[in-house]
Amino acid sequence: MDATAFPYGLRVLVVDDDPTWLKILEKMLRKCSYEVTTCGLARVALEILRERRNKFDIVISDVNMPDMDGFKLLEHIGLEMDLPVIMMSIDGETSRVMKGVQHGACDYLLKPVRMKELRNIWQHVYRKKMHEVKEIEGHDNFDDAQMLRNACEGLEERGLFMRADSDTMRKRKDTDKDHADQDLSDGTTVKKARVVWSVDLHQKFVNAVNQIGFDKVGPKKILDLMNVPGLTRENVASHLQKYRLYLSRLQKQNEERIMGATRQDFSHKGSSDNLNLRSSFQEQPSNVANGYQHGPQKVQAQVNMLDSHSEDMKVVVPIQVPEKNITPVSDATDSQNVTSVSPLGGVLSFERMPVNQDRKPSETMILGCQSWSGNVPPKQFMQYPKHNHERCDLLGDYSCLPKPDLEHPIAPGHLYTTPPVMSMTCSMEGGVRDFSDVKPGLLGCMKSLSPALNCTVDSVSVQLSDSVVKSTDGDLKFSSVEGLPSIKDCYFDHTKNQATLLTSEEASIIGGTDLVCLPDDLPGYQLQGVSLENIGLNSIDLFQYNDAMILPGLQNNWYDDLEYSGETTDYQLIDGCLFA
DNA sequence: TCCGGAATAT
DNA sequence: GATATTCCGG
Repeated sequence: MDATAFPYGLRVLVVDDDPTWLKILEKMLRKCSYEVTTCGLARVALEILRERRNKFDIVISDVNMPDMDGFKLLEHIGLEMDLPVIMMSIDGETSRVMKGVQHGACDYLLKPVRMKELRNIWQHVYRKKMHEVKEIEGHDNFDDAQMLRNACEGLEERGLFMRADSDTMRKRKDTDKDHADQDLSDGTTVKKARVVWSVDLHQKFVNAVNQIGFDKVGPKKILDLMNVPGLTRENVASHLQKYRLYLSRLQKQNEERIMGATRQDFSHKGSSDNLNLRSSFQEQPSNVANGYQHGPQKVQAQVNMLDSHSEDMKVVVPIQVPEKNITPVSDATDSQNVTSVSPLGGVLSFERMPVNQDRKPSETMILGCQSWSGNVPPKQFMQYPKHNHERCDLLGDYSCLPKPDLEHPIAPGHLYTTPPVMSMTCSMEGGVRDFSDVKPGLLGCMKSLSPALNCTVDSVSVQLSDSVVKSTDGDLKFSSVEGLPSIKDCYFDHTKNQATLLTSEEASIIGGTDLVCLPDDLPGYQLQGVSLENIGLNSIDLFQYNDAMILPGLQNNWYDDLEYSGETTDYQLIDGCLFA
């Protein structure tokens, strides 16, 4: 049986003077997951429709009404509201059927009405809308056409049309014939509408989960909170099951990762505009790591995270960067962008003039600090079912970040929190050969960013030569009470003459907050190899992020709306961490 | 009755 | 294979 084309929530007005039929129809329609309003009189129906304009999608009316000829009603509805109307009667006299169709009925049903027929009525609504779109497009009125198309999309977003492409419609028609004798009006063999968890629907789900609290959620509670007509507890339970499975899978992957490799190899592209790297994040049920079991501390953290909305992420991120500390030192970065701390990651950027340029005897170094993207509107991610690829917005340089689930394990027992974003740019005109020059400035910059972060730069010693830039032991290492990261990996983009040093830190870096539990021993990552085999080294970007960074962004972004930058690689990058 | 996990269906 | 529904025991 094909149950691929079921909408729910279709708003149906049923008009029949026979209360028995009215009851039966109502029941059947509700089984189709429609919203049903019943009415025993044609005139009353007309009044209802006039009063509640745009509150109905379709009307089903009996032909024989005592107070008004059903055809008359049909005409009125057609003229005034332009709604699709289905006529029905107990007899199938051809002339009556013809009359109904001539008067504009989109369908004519014979009583007893079959479940199958009722289940298909949404197609009339859909077709009508599509027809209107086409008609207007034909008249070159693009604005109107777009409006209507949007209206159709609106219907889809409401979840009304789950899989309503023409193929499935055709498919349905075929199978309708095959199964015409099943699904009689008693509804005994009726299968439930197959709910497709649209973005909207999932958003509601997530909101409900967040509202309840992840440790207390149950399908029933979620269902109540979601308040979606037609949706059943089973639907929600199923979705919750999947959601949990997804999260635990994520956790497992991350646990495996943290056990294993320290060496990580990220691909990085477009690093030149990495300062425009934007984050996508949203409030998350942040308890993957501990399998939904929370200690008191963690529960609190979770609550905080769950309660926070993307716009309010600063609440969760205790580090505040005083702008006054940033502006004066920054010459090389756009201090206009300095707004507040975003819960993403950080960029350290060392810029150096091309070596083939004339070197001045007195080399200057400009150290800039930049906090990052606090004003970037949060985006949501979604992975829409493959058959319906939505645009995903992997903003700018998201690709330079590691795959969250694969490359960046979450420490078990640690909550995902969102790290501050810091960007530091050191411009070294001429031939700065020793990064130790950077050290004091860098440290100062770090401290100015946040006194809470007690960071030191143990050693910075990246030696540059005209042909090869190699790291020596120790290299760049930040050690911090709070777990400021040290360099973890390096990537060099030949095309851009840029090197990226990736650092990692524990999720709990957030700067002395109670929201997170700090691990007893923070693993200090050492720079594992900097080999910048390019003469024209322009900049070294140090990406500071923490393990939690991606996951809060992506994991809850699960399904959420994600715009797509258009590059498959980007999409795939996040795909792995989406709910799939 | 509700829930979660497993089995089953699409 | 992914995802939704249904079944069933706790």
